[in-house]
Amino acid sequence: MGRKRLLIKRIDNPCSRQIAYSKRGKGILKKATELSTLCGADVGLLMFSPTGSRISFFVIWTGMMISVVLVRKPETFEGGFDVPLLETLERKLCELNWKIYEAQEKMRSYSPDVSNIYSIAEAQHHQQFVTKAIQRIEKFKKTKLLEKETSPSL
Amino acid sequence: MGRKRLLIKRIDNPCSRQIAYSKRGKGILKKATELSTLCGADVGLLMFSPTGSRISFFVIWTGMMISVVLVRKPETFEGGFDVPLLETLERKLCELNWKIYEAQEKMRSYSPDVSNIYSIAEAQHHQQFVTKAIQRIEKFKKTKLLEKETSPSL
DNA sequence: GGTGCTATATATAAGTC
DNA sequence: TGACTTATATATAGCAC
Repeated sequence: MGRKRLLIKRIDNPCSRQIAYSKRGKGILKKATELSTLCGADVGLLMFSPTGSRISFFVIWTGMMISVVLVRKPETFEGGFDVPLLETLERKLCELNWKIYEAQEKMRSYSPDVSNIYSIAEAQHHQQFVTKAIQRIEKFKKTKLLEKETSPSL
Repeated sequence: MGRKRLLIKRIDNPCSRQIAYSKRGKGILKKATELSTLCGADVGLLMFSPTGSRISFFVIWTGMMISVVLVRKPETFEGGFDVPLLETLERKLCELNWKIYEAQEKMRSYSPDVSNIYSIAEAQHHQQFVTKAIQRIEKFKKTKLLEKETSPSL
């Protein structure tokens, strides 16, 4: 999508590669957010920069996933909510997530050293967290679906 | 990016919403894969369908971080064998990914802690296979494009 | 649910500052 | 790095199967 057609293979020039990462990363982040908003889908996105020299770690957790991963209070959802309340909550959390993201962007310019936090070991930790989050979400959705089936008005 | 400009807010019509999810989901998956290939970045992507039923999520872990797991219904890709080679390759790829997913599901029932399922070594093995398959497909696509360009009738 | 088409909206490569 | 520009490549909305 640029002046020239780009073949999908590793970009040799490190400089160009970093630029491409920066641009495309933002693009994907935007699209993930759009998907979430448009379709009400839970979307999680992790991107680790190839250099690892900067923070390079974006997270966008939307819908219930924010609750699970960012807010880190999955217990809250296990009791079940009425749908309107849940949706309101989700919207609020979405807005909150953007503010967190914006704050992270600001922090980035002030402390370049934070990059070391996100090592591969950290990634594994996050992966475990994600896996568990998936289980909780699936469980919750199943519960919600059962409620819908048994309710005559829905 | 379509016939009409779409405002970024929840799509009211459930049918249109599902279609948008399907189309955009694929788009993001593609872009995430491209980012990983182009920049050598580790990318993780989770998408939960708004309906919460069936397919409901794709996971793509790339690079050295985790692995690539595509979750799809294999039935979707069943069809005649008179399709072009490209589609055949892609279908095979999807079937394989489904098998990986099923294997993981089986393991899940034996292991109480799901996080143990994804050993890095195992993940890398799958990731290499899928990456190579994708490369083959990309190469084939390129060849097909070149054929089109050099052929005056197309 | 999926495919394919076409017109159009978006994303982005390359360049410049 | 980031911001902006421009030309071009891609993604996708709406439609028909």
